[in-house]
Amino acid sequence: MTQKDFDNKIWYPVLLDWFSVHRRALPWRENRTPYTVWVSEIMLQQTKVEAVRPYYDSWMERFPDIKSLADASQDEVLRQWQGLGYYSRARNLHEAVCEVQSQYKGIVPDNKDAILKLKGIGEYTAGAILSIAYGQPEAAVDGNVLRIFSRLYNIEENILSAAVKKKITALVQEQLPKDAPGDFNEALMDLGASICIPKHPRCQVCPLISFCLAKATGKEAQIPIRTVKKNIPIEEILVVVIEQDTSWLLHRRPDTGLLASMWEFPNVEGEGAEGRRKLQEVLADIGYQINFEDTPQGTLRHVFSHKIWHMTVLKGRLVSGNLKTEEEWQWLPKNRYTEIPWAGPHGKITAWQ
DNA sequence: AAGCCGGGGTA
DNA sequence: TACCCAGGCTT
Repeated sequence: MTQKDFDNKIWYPVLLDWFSVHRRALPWRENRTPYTVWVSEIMLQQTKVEAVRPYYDSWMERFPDIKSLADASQDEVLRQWQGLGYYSRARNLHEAVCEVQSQYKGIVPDNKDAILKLKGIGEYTAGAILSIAYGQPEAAVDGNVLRIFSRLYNIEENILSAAVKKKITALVQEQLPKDAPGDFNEALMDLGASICIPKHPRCQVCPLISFCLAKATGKEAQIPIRTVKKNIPIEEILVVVIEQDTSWLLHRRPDTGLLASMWEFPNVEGEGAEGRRKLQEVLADIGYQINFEDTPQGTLRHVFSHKIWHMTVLKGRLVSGNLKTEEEWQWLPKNRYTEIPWAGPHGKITAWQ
């Protein structure tokens, strides 16, 4: 570290030195391949390391390589992802892996244009795979990087705006060492996870404290700046559990939108007598007449990032009818409930039965 | 640019 | 309760 480097605000060697000592030992940092980097990066989107760990291990046991994942069914892929959230990640990963298997002979593309065309891979993930798996000098600007750079350079603007992200990407490119881009990007993630954390940054132990403009001006607690979010709506959901010959009547959600393609008990948005009527209509449409037990089995509150479900669970009885042939409706033997991907809180209802 | 899309840890 | 997390897709 020369005086000239300091003057030019070159700090990456300090960060790399810190990383060489404090590097976290993580499952996806062993046996690195483009595939393992890819899977881990998708799982880690908006998700904490500790939440990913068990999913990553179990995923790699079941789908150790591109071919095994390409050969799997959508239900099995979603089942492996069940509980991790943001299920389009799993669907897109599966689709993209099939694409790599069929169009690229099972080899993950090593150029940005091609890799960006794959489903579920955006600017961040493309940069992460190219830098970590292929050693290419690409930035990987995620939430950690936005937070760290907004503090280092005292950027008092909304870090979620496209303009700030572009500005910070340029600053990253300026700093990124061409001979160790993967280490640099990973070092930023580790720094962001352990030291330059959102609420009370641990500046006393930060290797970059002497380079940090926010710390120098006492603004480290005010930065980064994010736009406030709106209040989230509450939806009343009426659910009915119908059991016949030790099987449950289940519905598969549409293949887009919330909890796409996952299985749930029959339900409608609504409550009370009107909700019960709507529920009967839905089931009449597929050929069943039902009625309900008077007392609800229980209630359940489930919080998503953008809405809340307040669920009331009823027990229903089949009065008459035959199931029309509908792909979205199936009778599932109760003892096979672990074989399907459950839609969020509906999986919890199985434990009540 | 803004909304949609999960679930869990944390203060 | 509110915030935030190794973001991407759709409108």
